[in-house]
Amino acid sequence: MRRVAGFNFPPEDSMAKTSIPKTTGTSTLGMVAKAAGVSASTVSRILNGTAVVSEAKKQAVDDAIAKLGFVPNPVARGLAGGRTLSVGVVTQSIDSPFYGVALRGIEDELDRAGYSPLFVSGHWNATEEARCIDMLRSRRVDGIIVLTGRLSDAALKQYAKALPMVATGRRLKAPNLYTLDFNNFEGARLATEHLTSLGHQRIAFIAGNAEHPDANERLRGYRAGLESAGITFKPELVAAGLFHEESGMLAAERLLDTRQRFTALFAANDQMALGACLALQRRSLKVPQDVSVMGFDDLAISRYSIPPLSTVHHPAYELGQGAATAMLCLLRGEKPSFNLPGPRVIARESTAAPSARP
Amino acid sequence: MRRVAGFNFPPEDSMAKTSIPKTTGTSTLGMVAKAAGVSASTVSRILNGTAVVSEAKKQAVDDAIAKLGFVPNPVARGLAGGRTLSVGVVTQSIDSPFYGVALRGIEDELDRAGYSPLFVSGHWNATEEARCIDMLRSRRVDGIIVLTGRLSDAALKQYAKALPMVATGRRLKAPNLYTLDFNNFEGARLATEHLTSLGHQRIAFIAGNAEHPDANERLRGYRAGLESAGITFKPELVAAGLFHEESGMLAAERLLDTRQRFTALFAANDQMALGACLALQRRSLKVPQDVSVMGFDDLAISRYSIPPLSTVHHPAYELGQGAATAMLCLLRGEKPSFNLPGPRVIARESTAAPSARP
DNA sequence: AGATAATTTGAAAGCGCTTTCATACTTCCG
DNA sequence: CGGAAGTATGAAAGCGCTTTCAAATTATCT
Repeated sequence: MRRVAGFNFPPEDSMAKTSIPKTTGTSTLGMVAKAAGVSASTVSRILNGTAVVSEAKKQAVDDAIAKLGFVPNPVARGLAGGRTLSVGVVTQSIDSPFYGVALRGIEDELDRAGYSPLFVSGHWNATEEARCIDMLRSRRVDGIIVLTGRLSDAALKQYAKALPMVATGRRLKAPNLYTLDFNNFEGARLATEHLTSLGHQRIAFIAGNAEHPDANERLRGYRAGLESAGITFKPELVAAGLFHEESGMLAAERLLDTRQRFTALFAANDQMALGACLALQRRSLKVPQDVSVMGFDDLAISRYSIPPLSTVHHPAYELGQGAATAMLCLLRGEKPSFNLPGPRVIARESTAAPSARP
Repeated sequence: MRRVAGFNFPPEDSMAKTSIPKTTGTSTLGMVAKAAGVSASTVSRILNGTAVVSEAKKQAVDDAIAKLGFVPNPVARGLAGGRTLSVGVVTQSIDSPFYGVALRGIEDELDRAGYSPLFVSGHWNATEEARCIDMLRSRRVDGIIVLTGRLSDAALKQYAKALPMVATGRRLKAPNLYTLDFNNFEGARLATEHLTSLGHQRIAFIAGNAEHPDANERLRGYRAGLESAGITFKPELVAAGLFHEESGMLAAERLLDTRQRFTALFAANDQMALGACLALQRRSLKVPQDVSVMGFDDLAISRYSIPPLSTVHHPAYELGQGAATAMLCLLRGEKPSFNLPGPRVIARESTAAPSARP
């Protein structure tokens, strides 16, 4: 239903009413045991399903739990050697537009299973990531999910000896370790193909940070895409960026400064593509009439850029979900198996066939 | 130094090398005590500075700690009634572009003091937020920061009786509770003033979610700005949005559909402003030539939109930092006092004087 | 039926740390 | 120099839960 223009003026008290919070952590397992006339061990067993308990006692305990509003104390559980029902998540920057979506996927999925995530930021720095992991372990998390980052594969495998680990952005096989990787190569190849199939021959590329594995895969994909269209790769058409807007803008400027001709520009992520669009616009080059621009990741914002950005959809939410699901499997002692959706080109309005002129 | 276009091809192994992780949680306070030839109590006292300990023993303990690489176990600390050195943070959506920055501020500031944040999402829902808080409390966090949200003031005060609370987006006085609020009214007034001083007379407004206190303040600011320029407020020039791009786009379309004349458009946040820009562009209206557009928040991306968006800077990072600092004060039993930077108009390229025609 | 195996259940010992409480040991002062 | 007043330290009792371990109960088999 289409709403008419006009604003609904807020009611006097628009704040949602909240019931008075009940105090948490008031009753203990011991109190439940006493109330139900059983021992603490029995209550614990019922809570954890660790052993069979007679139906009668189970009923009594359940009643007592309900009556006392008992909620087990995760801290005590953690100490007692049991699980803390929390999993550590090493992300790189808590406010990353791309990984933020993955965090949401993790949060949703973990929540469904009663686990809670502990987010920490590694800032793309192996040493910091290691500190984060040590911290998480000291907090007795049951497992750790590492979103890409710079830790060595060896370090990851080592950690996996101590507790379940799930990592993204790599492909590794090791006990107690599961990895999910998006096919960046194929995504970039597809993007390039999209451009070549539109008729572009001179396609510039703004690469990502060379220390970033994804960046190299995307570069490879670009080269492969070029190659399969019979276009020879020209290093002069590649400029390095740092995966953020500013660097994309600067890279585009450098490319333009070389006076190289190109009718399309493919950036290794949306943020750089957006920065590049601005650089293009500043030089009075129209997107897509003068230059087609293609991004990678499909950030939420890219749909609303001007013009809406053509890009490669990267299923960040599913990646997070998958990582969490895999962790849950590992925690249950099962073998995870998860299929991440493959890359998919989203053609919007920043790409078009090259015009006759430029 | 300006780098030339061209890509540095990655070295064979571009992954940062990581030293083999040392196992955490290996040594305990008891082991330190034994190694130093003192009692556990003494070690604890030294760790917490709870009592005076002779210099000799302190030295011995410090040596033992260093030798064993001992790190206190936060879980055990938490259980023993001590603090957990963690503070809960109720945000509304872990991937919000605006609050994400605030989270970073919190994280940085807390980290500096050895505390770690526990982020949970309340999804703008009082019930969920209450659940989050209960969960945080069961995890024995030392304090809780609530980023805006929908909890009632009464609920917040109630929680503050049990543990230190800091909340943003409101102005409340209560023991053990500190609030920081950004002056949304003044920000919106300033933005409107920016537009009127440019010569705009017909300024449309895209409001935020009416259940959101900030939205109403911004609407008030818009009205005040209009008024002080002697322009009468016209409800028909106000359209409701939901604080995201899509809703901004739709609201702008509705405004356009009414055939109302306006030379400027002020949206209650950047996301809606960006959506509105797209709507304008789709109708072949140029920003700022045909319509000036003003946002609110100064998201990182707004600097790179086309054209770069004029907006009101909202110091999200400082807000997060301030909230964390205030929490740290509360935790030390001090009285926090923090001054958030005031609103500031950032004039970029989406606003200009109205052209003669439209 | 008698004995052995299988099944519930509770007592008690921690998990690693903080915190009384009591005990040695100083220091101070009339 | 004897006792009041402090001080530094350790023993021990938890925090709230899990997990042996062994006792008590019930099922199973020759």
